[in-house]
Amino acid sequence: MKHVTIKDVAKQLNVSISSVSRAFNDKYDIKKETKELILKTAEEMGYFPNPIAKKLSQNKTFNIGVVVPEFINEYYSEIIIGIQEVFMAYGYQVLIAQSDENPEIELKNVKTLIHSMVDGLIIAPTMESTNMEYYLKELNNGCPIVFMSRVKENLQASKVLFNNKKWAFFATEHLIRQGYTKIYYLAGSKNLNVSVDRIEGFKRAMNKHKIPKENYKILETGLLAEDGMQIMEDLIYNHDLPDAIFCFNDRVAMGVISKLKSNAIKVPQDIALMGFTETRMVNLMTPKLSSVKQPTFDIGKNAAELLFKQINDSLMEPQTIVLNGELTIRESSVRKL
Amino acid sequence: MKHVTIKDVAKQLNVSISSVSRAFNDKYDIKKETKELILKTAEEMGYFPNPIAKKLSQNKTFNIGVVVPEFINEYYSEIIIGIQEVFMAYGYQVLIAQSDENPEIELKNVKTLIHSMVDGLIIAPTMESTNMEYYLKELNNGCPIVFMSRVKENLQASKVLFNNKKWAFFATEHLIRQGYTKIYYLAGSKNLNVSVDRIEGFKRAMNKHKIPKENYKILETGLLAEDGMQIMEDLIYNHDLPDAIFCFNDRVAMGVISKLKSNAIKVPQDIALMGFTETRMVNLMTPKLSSVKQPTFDIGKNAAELLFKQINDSLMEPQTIVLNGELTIRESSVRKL
DNA sequence: ACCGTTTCCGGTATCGTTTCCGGAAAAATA
DNA sequence: TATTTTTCCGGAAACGATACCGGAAACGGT
Repeated sequence: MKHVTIKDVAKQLNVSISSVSRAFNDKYDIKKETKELILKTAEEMGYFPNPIAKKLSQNKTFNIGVVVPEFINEYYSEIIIGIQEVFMAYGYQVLIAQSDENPEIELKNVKTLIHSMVDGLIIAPTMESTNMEYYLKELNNGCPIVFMSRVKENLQASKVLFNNKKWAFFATEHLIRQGYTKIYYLAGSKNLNVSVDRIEGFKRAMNKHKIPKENYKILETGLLAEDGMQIMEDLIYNHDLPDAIFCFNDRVAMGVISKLKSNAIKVPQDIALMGFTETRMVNLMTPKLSSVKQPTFDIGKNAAELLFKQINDSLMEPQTIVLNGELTIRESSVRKL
Repeated sequence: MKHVTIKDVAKQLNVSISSVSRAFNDKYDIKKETKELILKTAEEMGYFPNPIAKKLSQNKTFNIGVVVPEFINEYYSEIIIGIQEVFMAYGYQVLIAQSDENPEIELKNVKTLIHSMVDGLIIAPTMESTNMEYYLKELNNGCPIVFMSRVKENLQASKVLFNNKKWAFFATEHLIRQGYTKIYYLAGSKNLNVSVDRIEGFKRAMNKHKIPKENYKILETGLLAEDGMQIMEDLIYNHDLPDAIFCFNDRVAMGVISKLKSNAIKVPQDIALMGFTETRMVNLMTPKLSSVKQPTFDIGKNAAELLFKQINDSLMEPQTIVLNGELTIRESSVRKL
């Protein structure tokens, strides 16, 4: 597959390389007719500017890198789609890498992407604190980076966050208002900032409504359905059951539901349930799961726009965007009389 | 962020550019000590070869493109991970594009990727037949392409397929052997080859076991949970219920389960259920869903290896790999006495 | 008729590599 | 010692584009 080059077009028309280049870059310094002629014959010859050469001569790759912890679940997939939408419109390619929730792979991914000369990076770290120093070093070195999701609010960098505190608070308060008084929170992993924030929101709701300490528990779990099943097994075994459970995410909630069902414990009659980071399955479960929806597309879009700005203005001040969600009440958390 | 170039390293050591290049490319024509010296000082100076320049001079991008219908569901996500694993090891970047199940976007994606000079493509078409002529033209033009999943077996190109006929047959036969005699198949969309193949497998099982035609139905549906719900609603409304349902995929099955539950129809006591293209949720559903697991990682890996071969051997004969799956029987399809 | 602008275009350097070619030095052979 | 072979290295030409510079027309105003 021999590619037609700018030279071939120039030779064909007996014009200079420069003219062909100018015709394609839509600049001044070229007569309308020649430009059209050039574009027409180029089209006929099947010529298009070689992006690699363009990248080299302009010292830009028009690539940006995205590093996410995983994209098996819809959450990051949707974020990626949001990012792609924005950057494709700007003529950029988006390189995606997934870290498999492993900070070492994450660091390797970032290094690979930087070595492959991306013009900028969007990173959703697996956990904060592990690789942050390295990323901030690169950032200060002039490599544009935008962070998403799992980073602290006081991080000196541009970032897009979800207001976990607030929405965990709302979700918890909803349970309280339904009349549940013994509420457990399955809190994910304490290594995650989002976890800490949601715990904070949970506690705040408890305090506001003056629920005594002995009436609630915060239990560390993982992020997976299996983790939800595991902890429910323990609780059932210990006869330590609340009347409502707030889960770190929908996957954990699914694990909980499954375990409860197999023990003939009814949701929400015996135990109410609330998820988080809504998935598309909430309506397919029985009972339908109440949950907090995160604006995944918007997280992606905002991160992309932020990065684009940063690429084109190296002096830009770090900017933080905090997005809100949506609490949808479904069957799993509604008190049945 | 000024990059160190090969020239800087050469000047520093008073050697030629060529020598530095040779040191990095591990070729002959260079003394061991000089090579080591060069590599050492390059390391110290923070030099690494500019990939863009390398691409230009070698006329290779070391990028491959992957086009999938979507990656919201685990199926293609897992395939992509398989592809990435292989190609990252070979030092390639993987560019991912998703077509949103839309043939026009798909064509646009492919064109964009070809224009961005990928060394090869892996395509999982949204439906066959729409854009195939274009892809085959590019293939014959010398652009290495491997197809996945939704293409016909007689397509003149390298491809990785799942044996839909066989596994649909097994799944159906299992239902028959459980003693179900009135079995409906919710068949996905007839525009999809996989659909046609699975129908074939379904029919074959019916014929083998001499189930009379009036005892089974093949109903066209979509690919989504909503489609499953819709069709169940119709069937329930028309009092046209079988004693077992085989679903095109797990999502449709989830829709079916959900609709059945809300109508107090029990699975599997009243109606048994079988899914396909197993998702990670099968064990979280009640009842646990029987399904056929596709070897997603292997599909990805095989496609990648096939493409890699094709890239490095332009004369390679088109090769077809047909993979097998795994039928796991769970609660939803086991006859309760 | 002269000159200054504008408009358009070609030549050339540059981006950072790889690769080919040829030559010098070192080693092997006669 | 003379000659051949091998080993190693530098120079220069690609790769395909863009950016800058300056020159040649064309044009209009005095």
